[in-house]
Amino acid sequence: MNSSIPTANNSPVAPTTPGAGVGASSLSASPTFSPLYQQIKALITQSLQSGEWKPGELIPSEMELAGRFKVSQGTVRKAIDELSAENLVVRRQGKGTFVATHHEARSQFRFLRLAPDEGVPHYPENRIIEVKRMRAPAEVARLLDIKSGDSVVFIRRVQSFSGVPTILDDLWLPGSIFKGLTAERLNEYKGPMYGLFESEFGTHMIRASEQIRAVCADEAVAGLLSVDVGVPLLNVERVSFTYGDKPVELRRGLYLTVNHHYRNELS
Amino acid sequence: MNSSIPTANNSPVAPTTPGAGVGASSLSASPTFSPLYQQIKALITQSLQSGEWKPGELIPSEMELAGRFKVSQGTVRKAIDELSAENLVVRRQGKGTFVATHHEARSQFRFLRLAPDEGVPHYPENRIIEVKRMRAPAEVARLLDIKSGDSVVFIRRVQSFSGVPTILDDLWLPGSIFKGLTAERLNEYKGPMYGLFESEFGTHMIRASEQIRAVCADEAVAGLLSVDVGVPLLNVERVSFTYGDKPVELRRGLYLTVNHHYRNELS
DNA sequence: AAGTGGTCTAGACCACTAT
DNA sequence: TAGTGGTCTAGACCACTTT
Repeated sequence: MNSSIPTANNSPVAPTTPGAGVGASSLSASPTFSPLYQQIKALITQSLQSGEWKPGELIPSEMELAGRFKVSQGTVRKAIDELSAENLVVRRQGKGTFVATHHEARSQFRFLRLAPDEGVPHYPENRIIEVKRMRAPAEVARLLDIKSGDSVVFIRRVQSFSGVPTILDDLWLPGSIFKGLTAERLNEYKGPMYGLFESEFGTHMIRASEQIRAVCADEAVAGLLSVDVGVPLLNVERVSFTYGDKPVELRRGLYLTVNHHYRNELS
Repeated sequence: MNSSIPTANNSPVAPTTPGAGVGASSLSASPTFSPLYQQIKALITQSLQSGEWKPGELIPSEMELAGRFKVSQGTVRKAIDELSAENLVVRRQGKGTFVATHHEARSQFRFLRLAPDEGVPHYPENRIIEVKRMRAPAEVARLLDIKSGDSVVFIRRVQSFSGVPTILDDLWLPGSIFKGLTAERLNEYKGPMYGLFESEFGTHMIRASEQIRAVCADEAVAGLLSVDVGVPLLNVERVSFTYGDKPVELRRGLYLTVNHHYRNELS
């Protein structure tokens, strides 16, 4: 017995580790090494990516995965520990491990960092301003890792807290992924857009990268947010990624930070 | 043998767990439970807080701690794993585990999130504008969890990238902790202030909470940053905490985001 | 009662660092 | 060569959830 990982049908997976633990012996001298649990993690991630287990669903138990991969439960546990830390899965004692989803109160504020200066955060109301297809400008294409001129879906919306317009969002989505996206479907849907993207288009965002600047409202923006021209706004440019670090959303938000603030915990 | 944790001199620690594992038996039915490794983690944190092991120093090996606390190495490992994830300690294979410090290139940008739009991040030059003692205004006192009117050290400085003024920082520090802090010592010191706070005042920041808004430069600010009045700036209000979630720094930074941006990873 | 994740132990070998 | 953290295993019991 060595420490390579047989898949479900027992074909070995490269690269193998140099072997460790009671029952493991060094057989291979692969050019690259990685711990067993990292290989297991990669395999589980592949199953998540391929859609074998969909968001919200229960994945096989640790014991079952251990048997499938021919490793100990502890090794599977460590792999799942990391996936859980990365918010790809959620563990529930006594029930099992579930694929993370945006359809939960838990994850409503994972990507929306704007909080009221006083009171409890709540989710804003949406108003869709515009939905159209267009050819990707060079900058948009670069950030979405597609070709300049490729089809993209452009969405503009305003979000309000208690009737006060606070967020102006411009979104660009790869047209190849979001084919049937219309203003109607967006208007029907309640809650975070990521929930819609997940259930209707099978695209699950797992992480995002933001760049924040301070800007002043121009005339167009001022009109949409019902503020004066020149009012300072937070400019939040976000690129969201799905499995495999593939960018699938570019979003530019303009946040009115009079009664709200962007919160961030540094640790 | 039960699963309570004897300290170094063998006095038991409350609360104990209900017991788990091979050699453990249930003896106590404490009103509150916590896993052994959490208790170990708390004990290690206490040693960090008390200064038994100072920033940059080597802490005892896992084996030694396991012996001291009368638990297995794996339990100590799990405790240290969490402390490592929280950036309280740093593990180095083959060498040991060290108390985290701000005196490393690694942690230079942990709290400074402003990055250049192009090129590699580098640390800015400091210019101290003002250092004085004053009585804490109500708002400052509230955020620092001290009494209104208590002595605080006020610092104003400008940070520049390649000679371009970019950050105007106002800091308020509890006077009781930062007694001998003068403009001279601040000017002598190179690198992040947190390094000075750590080595000169024994105060190690372990986490921080930020609130970000967009504002416009007023006359005073515009002069200090060499920009026009009305230029939009990022207003970053940060409260930094040391062990025990005790706030020990209030900082309001005004960031010029023309050639730089505040970066944030959401996951 | 059965199954799941959560904790704990004991022991082995590996990779890395210092002496 | 010795000591450290890193990985892996095997097995036990606990807490929680469902049948």
